[in-house]
Amino acid sequence: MARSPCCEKVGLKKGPWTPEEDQKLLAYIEEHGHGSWRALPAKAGLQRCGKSCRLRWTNYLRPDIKRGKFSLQEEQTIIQFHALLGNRWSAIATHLPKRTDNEIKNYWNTHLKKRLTKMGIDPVTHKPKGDTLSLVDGQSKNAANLSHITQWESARLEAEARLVRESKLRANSVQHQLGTLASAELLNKAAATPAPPLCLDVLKAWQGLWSNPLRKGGVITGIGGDLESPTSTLTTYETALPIPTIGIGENLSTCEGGNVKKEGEEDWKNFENLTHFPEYKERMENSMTLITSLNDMTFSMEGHWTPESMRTGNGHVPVFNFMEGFSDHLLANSNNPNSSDSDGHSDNAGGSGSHGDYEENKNYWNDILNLVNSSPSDSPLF
DNA sequence: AAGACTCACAACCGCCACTCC
DNA sequence: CGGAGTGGCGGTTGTGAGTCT
Repeated sequence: MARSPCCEKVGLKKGPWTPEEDQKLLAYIEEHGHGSWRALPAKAGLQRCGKSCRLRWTNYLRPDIKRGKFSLQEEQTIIQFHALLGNRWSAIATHLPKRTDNEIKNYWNTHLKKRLTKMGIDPVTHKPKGDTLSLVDGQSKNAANLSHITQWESARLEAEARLVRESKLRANSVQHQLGTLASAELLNKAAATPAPPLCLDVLKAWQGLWSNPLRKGGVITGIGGDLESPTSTLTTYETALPIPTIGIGENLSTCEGGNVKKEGEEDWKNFENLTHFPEYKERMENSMTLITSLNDMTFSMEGHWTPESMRTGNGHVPVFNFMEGFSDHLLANSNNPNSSDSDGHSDNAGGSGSHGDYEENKNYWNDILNLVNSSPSDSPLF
């Protein structure tokens, strides 16, 4: 479709804004509101296109934006939400009060991306570099699209909804299975056996959905299911997800600058607040228990999650593998500003990830869940 | 001291989705 | 229903400041 440009290109000023222009724009918007951005420049006496005015306002002049150095917590929030959302800067920005998407994007590109790279972590996949996957067919980027945490997040959400729907039918069953899964012995058995062990209906749902978040309804087939290649887009799942709008965050603490707890166990207490939806709460507890169990199983199950299975999306998705190393590095570095690139050097530069600090892995996992759960209910995430 | 280089950030561009007519 | 207008988003570029040689 042929489109007219948003504004006449001829005669319009480009480049950096002058204080005078800022003042004009500010004064006009304060008095009249921005109204139509297209019409604004003429009314405000600016030789700029409306788009430029809008950008200047939203990224710089708006009174409710914070400027200056990002705090450590903000950095952590960005990294963790980037792991969840990818380059969806506007969505990430909603979790960082007073920060603009442009600012976050710039900060990511100029600071955080480099820092992760130095730490030996692929900033695209959030996986340790040198990961087997990265070495196969040079498809790490494609794999990133396939396996991005976006899918993980959508899977989480859809699994939650599914859990609610199924709760009445399967409450007893799940309760029994959870008890079974809690057994370390069976966990080991599960790890040693490719065939789905006990209680894997939810587990499979998790894995399968994570691999194919766009599947709507129906029974989760999990391993071996018909998994298309999801192409890393939240736009799609946002509209497809049958998530009840109960807004977990409404009853939980707000993000508050990305405050991240480090005590994993405490995170479960948040679900105590879901008093209006006891079944939902119960299911969330169950699923979270499973997640923790899965997390613990990560290393022993690695052998079954091959790069091939990753690419083909056959259900064996190393959901937790990517956390390995990343969480360790991230937490170690984020808790130690001196090791960040603020001094230009990372102590962990070039590392390929530590080998199995379960607790930190769990903490990282909880951090992300905590962030998600504490997100505003009107977040575009949901 | 000056040119080359790097870095950080503001701003631009093109595309897309939504809304209105 | 389809086209036009508009705003929003993410990728990319431009530019100025700082650092290095």
